[in-house]
Order: sequence, then C-alpha cells, then structure tokens
Amino acid sequence: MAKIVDKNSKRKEIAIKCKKLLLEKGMRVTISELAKSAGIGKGTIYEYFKNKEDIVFEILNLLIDEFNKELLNKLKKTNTSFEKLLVFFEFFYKDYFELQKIYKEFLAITLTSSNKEMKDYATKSKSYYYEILENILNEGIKNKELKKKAVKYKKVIYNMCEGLFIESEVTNLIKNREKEVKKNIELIYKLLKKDS
Amino acid sequence: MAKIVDKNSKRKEIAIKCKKLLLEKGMRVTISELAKSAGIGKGTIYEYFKNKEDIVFEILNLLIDEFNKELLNKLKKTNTSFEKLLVFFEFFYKDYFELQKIYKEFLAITLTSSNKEMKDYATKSKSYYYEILENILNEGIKNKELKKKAVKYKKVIYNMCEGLFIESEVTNLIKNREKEVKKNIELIYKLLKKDS
Amino acid sequence: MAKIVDKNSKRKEIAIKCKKLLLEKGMRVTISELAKSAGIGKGTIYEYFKNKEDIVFEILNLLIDEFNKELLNKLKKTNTSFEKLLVFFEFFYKDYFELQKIYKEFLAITLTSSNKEMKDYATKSKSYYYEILENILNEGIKNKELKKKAVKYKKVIYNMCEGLFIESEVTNLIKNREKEVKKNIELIYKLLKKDS
Amino acid sequence: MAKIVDKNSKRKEIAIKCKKLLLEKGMRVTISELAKSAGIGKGTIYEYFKNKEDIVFEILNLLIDEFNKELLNKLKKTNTSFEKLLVFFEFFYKDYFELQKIYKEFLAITLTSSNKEMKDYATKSKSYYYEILENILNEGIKNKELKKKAVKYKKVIYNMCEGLFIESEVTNLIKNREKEVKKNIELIYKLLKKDS
DNA sequence: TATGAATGAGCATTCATTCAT
DNA sequence: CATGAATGAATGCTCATTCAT
Repeated sequence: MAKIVDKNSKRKEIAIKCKKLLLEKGMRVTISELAKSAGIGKGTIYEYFKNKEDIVFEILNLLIDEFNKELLNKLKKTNTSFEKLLVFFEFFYKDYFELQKIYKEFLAITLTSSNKEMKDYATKSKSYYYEILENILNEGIKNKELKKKAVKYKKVIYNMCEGLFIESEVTNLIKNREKEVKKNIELIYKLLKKDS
Repeated sequence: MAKIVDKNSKRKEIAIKCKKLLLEKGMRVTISELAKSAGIGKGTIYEYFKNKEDIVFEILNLLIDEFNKELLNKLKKTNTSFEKLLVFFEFFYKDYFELQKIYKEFLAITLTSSNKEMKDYATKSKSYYYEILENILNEGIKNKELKKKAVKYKKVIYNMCEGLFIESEVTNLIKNREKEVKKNIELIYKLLKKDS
Repeated sequence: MAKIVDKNSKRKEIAIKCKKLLLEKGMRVTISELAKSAGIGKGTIYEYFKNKEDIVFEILNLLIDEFNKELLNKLKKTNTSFEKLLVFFEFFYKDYFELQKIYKEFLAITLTSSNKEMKDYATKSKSYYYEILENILNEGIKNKELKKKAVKYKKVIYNMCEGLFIESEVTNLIKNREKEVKKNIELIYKLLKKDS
Repeated sequence: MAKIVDKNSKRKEIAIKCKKLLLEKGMRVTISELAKSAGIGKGTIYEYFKNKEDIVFEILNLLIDEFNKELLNKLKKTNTSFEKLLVFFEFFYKDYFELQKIYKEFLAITLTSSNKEMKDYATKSKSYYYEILENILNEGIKNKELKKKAVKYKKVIYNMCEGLFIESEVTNLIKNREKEVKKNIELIYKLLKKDS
C-alpha cells in the first residue's frame, strides 16, 4: 500500500508553507516559486489544488482565519463599544499589516475578474464582519452608550473605513491611517452617542 | 516651446481618438489596438507617450475631465444640499456607467502596483471631489439645512460611498446600488440636519 | 508458469474493464482514468503493462478480436461472394462505428511513431483480413461467380476500401460512405465476374 | 518610415527556411526550433502565422506545390496511359521521399483532429489528383488503350494506391513498395485495357 | 502484490518596447 | 517625424512514470 495522505491536511500544510511567499510577492507569485517554497514539485501543487487561483485562495483563507481568530480575542479584551469599534478597524490597519497587501490583491482581482467563488467568499466574509459590527453596536445600545438607531449605521461605518483604506492606499491624502480612521470613527460616534 | 505645445495637443488628440476603445476594452487594451484606433503607427505612440501606462493615463484624464464637467452641470441644476449630495454620488454610479469599468481597473492597478503618477493623480482627483463635497456641505450649512459641523463629515460621506461601490462590485450583498447609496446618505444626512 | 498465466489473465481482465473508456476517450485517455475505470491503482497498471502503449494495445486487441468474431458470424449468414464482400467492408464502416474512432487513432499513431509492436500487430491483423478476403474470392471462383484470377485482386479490393475510408475521414468528397464503398466494390466486381 | 515587408512573401521565405526542419522533426517540431531554423525570433513567427498549425500548413503547401509542379513535368515526358499511371504513383512513393513523412503527419493530424482548414485542403488536393487521373484515363480511352468505362475507375485506382501507401507504412507486408504498386496497377490495368 | 503520492520536463502564445529605415 | 517589423521574456498546466511504503 502506498502512503496515504490526508488530502485536506496536506492542502493546509502546503498553504502554510507558501504563506510567506504569497505575502511577499502577491498574486504575481508563480506556481514554480510556490512549489519551491513548499519544498515540493510543481506537479504536486496540482495534486492538491485545481489551479493557481485555488492555492492562492486557500492561503488567503488561512490568513483571514488567523486574522478573525485574533480579532475576536482582541475584542474580548475591550470594554466600551467605542473601544471595540476602534479595535475592530485598527486591528486590520495596524496589527495585520501583512494581510493588507493580500487584501489589496484580493480586491484588485475581485474588482477586475468576475470570479464567482471569490465573490461568494467576499460576501460571506463581509457578512461576518457586519455581524460583528452589529453585535458591537447592539451592545453599545444595550449599555446606553449609543442611540437606538445606531445599529442602522453599521454599513456607513464599515464602508467608510473600507473607503479610507482605499484612500490611504491609492492617494497621498492620508499620512497616518490609524489616526484618520480613529478621527472619522469618532466623528460618527459623536453623532450616535446617546444624548448627543 | 512651440514644439512642446504641439506635443501636448497631439497627446490629447491621440487620447481622444482612443477614448472609445479604452472604454470598450479596459486596461487590457493593447498598444497595437490603441495605435490602430488612433490611426497612427505603434511607434508613434512612443513618440508622445512614455509607455503604455502613460497613454492609458492620458485617456483616463480625458474621461474624468468630461465626467467632472458634466457633474458640475448637474449640480448646478439642484437646489438643496441633500439633492446635491445625491446627484454627486448617483452621477457616477448611474450615469457614468462606462467609467465605472475603467475606474475599477484603475483602482485595481493603483492598489497593486505603486505607480507614483497614478497616486498623484488619484490624490489630485480625490482632493477635487472633497472640495466639491465641502462646497455642498458649506452651502447646506449657510442655508441652515445642516449643522455647522457637517463639513467635517465630508470624508465620512465620501468614503462610505466609495466603500459601498467596492461592496457592490465585490460582493453579492447589494442588489440595487443606487437605493443603497441613497439610503445610507439619508442616514448620515439625518444626523447632520439642523435641529435633528 | 502459473504466475505468468495469472499475469496474462489479469491483463485481459483489466483490459476488459477499460474497454468502454477507451472507446469513449480514444487514445487521449490517461493512465489515471484507465486505472480508475478498472478499479485498480495507477501503479498496478504498471505491474501488468509495460507502459501506456502496452495497455492501450491490449484493449485494442480485445476490441478487434470481438470485431473479428462478429465479422465471421455475419459472413456465415451470406451466400454469394459479392454479398460477402459487401458485408466484409460494410461491417466496419456501418456496424462497428465505435471502433472506427479508435482505428483512426491507431492509424495516426502507427503512421507517425514507428512502434514495432504496433506494426507487428497491424501486419498480423491485415494478413488475417487478407486471408478472409482470399477465402471469399476463392469461394466465388469455385462457385463460378468469379474469374479465376479474381483472387489476385484481394489487395486491390482491400486497399481500395482502406483508401476510401481515409478519403471519407480526411476530405469532404464522400457524402455517403457505405454507398461509395458499395459502388466501387461493384465496379471491381463487374470486372472480376465470370463472363464479364 | 519603417521597412515595409511583403507579409506574404516573408511568410513564404520563413516557410522555405523551416522546410528542412519540419521534414526532419515532423509535427513534433517546436515553434522555438522553427524560429531558430529560420534565423528569426519566436515572436516573429507569430507576426506572419496565426499559430503553429498555420506555419506547418504553409510549409506543407510549399512542399506539395513543388511536388505537383514536378509531377506535371514528369507526366509530360511519358507516352502511354499506363506509363502515366505508373509515374503518377511512383513519383510520390519513390521520388518525393521527404514528402511522405510529412504526408503521414498530415494524415495523422487530419485523422484525429477535425481541423476544417486541413480537411478543405485535403479535399481540394485530392480533387486535383482525381482530375489528373481522369485526364490520364480519358487520354487512354481516346487513344484506344483503355475501355470506355475505365474513367469510372479513377477512385478505385487512386484509393487502392493510398491504401497501399498506408499498408506499407503501417505493416511489414510490403517489402518493395514501388513493385507492389506497379503490380497492382498492372492488375487493374489489365482489366481496363481495350480488348482484354 | 498493490498502491497512489510525487514528480518535472515540455510548450504555445502574448505583447510592450525598441530601433532601423 | 513616423513607422511597424522584430523581439523574447515570462508562465500555467498535463500526465506518464517511478518508487517508497
């Protein structure tokens, strides 16, 4: 009998080994490079992944899973809803520096190609963050920190931050992204604060 | 001196002739195609433009200038600051449908490559829109439609819309983009209205 | 000795299981697919067959054996030598439709690669058909249907049909292959008929 | 002004330079090899040919044109229709040795892929040879060498030879192809001779 | 004996850019 | 000034075969 390999765990294993290179090179990384960085042959990649997109996607998933786990951890350690909001956004911009590069590539690809799987993934992913945001806002409402209608503003808040991310990547208008994000969240927050 | 002016006007002339093709084919257009559509030789492109980016960029400029001109026209025909806000964003999403395709590609490129010129351009461009937005908000304040602090929210408003654009392109979460944008602008607007 | 017999019968067994797939996919079938269709591992193929050619070849043998058996059956049911001639050729063109696809691929490979085994096989196979044809013609002579020299024309007859097969596959000149073959056999037949 | 090149004559020129290599390597030749053998860059091939098939096809055309020209020359130098028949077939088998290899590849390709252009070409080509054959037979009839109905046998004759070609390539049954062809043509000829 | 995981050679094609004319 | 012919780097993917278990 031949060695039996758990295809799924091997996928993960390869993905993990390729993580660093993808973060360095972005989508421009070649299959050859990925294979080398994983210490396997080019053909082996195709034993575990359908095509280049498939492996890049797997690594992306890996990174985002890590990110989400840590995000939840960080959120637990905060008290007020405002703090939570800040953590929510600063986390991505400040702590997960690596992920931003990939996220940019992900955005770039999803904006130009119309890959259904990526779109589905983005949908699922964004829904997840909306949920977290909703929970934060609802908690704030419950704690009398925020007006009742605050929860309606989750899209405003999230997309403002997304927009700021784009702005900070695409223009020279933002010197200090963390400050800028904080400042604008504060602005919104002021309007949503109870008794403002 | 005369030469430089000529060079510049020829640049414009070529760009104008290539406008349609760029809108059709997006950034994937080839130099050969552009040259043919301008009725000139491939080599001639390189007499007037440094490289492919340069010409694509020139055409982009042209398109955005047109867009801006029409935007100002539309804004003149509106009355309240709220109307103006709506026009400001709907214009791009609804009326300038073609431009969106290019804009997506522009975003995709600027997000991944770090082309200084494109960044400068995006900076200039965004500043310009911020200015318009500021004017709208100031006018609203002057007309007692908006609270005094409303003007501080220009970044919130703009980037929320940018974020919504991304969301509508990248996820399946938005069925009707115009409605969604309107809804969220209304939400912000409520908070910024005088006596809200 | 026993082992060798086992090896051989296992070869046949595998070949039988792969028959359908080869007819479906032609020579472009992959070893993986063949192994799967035989319900065995890829490596096991190489226990029983030297290489891909070897297994494809074995299956081909199998198919042609079947063909030959049925051909003889059909021939038994005919009376005149002319009928037999028609059956002989129409059988392949009309009844064994699937086999033609493989035969074409077989021809293509044997024409380009110079595989000794395939050549030997083709030699054996063609000799066999020549023999059948010779028998038919001799019978016709015995029955006073054909001139004595008719048997010399076996190569003329056979290869004319082979040539017509190629023509019908490679050009647009033949609309109805069966008719064309019949027509040309008739032409030859007229010349070979006793008292023509 | 740039150097102006007659695309069509350059095509021919490249094809001529690649002729030898194609004859040596057959369809398995690579674009790189062809380019090198023509002393040009790989990309230049694609300036003059749509794809690999296109260039191979062009070279094939070239070879067959040469062949046809020489064939007509040879035919002029013969007297009786029987001689002409022999020349017609021996020419290909004996004199145009190179062409056979390519013809085999051509057959192989046309048998497996269903390239419309190649099929059209084969149709045109075969029609041309049928015409020559028809002329030979008609001349023989006019000269009282052949029976009137002889012309009907052009397909029989041609395809018999085609079949013999295949047989000689694919089996070991034919030691001396020229003799075999001659023998079988003689057989047919005897039947078609006036007063046979 | 059976397996299937691992392998890597092999190849057509595109296109921005250059530069000789 | 204008041209367009020439270029060649760059890359994803397949699949027959091997061999460790």
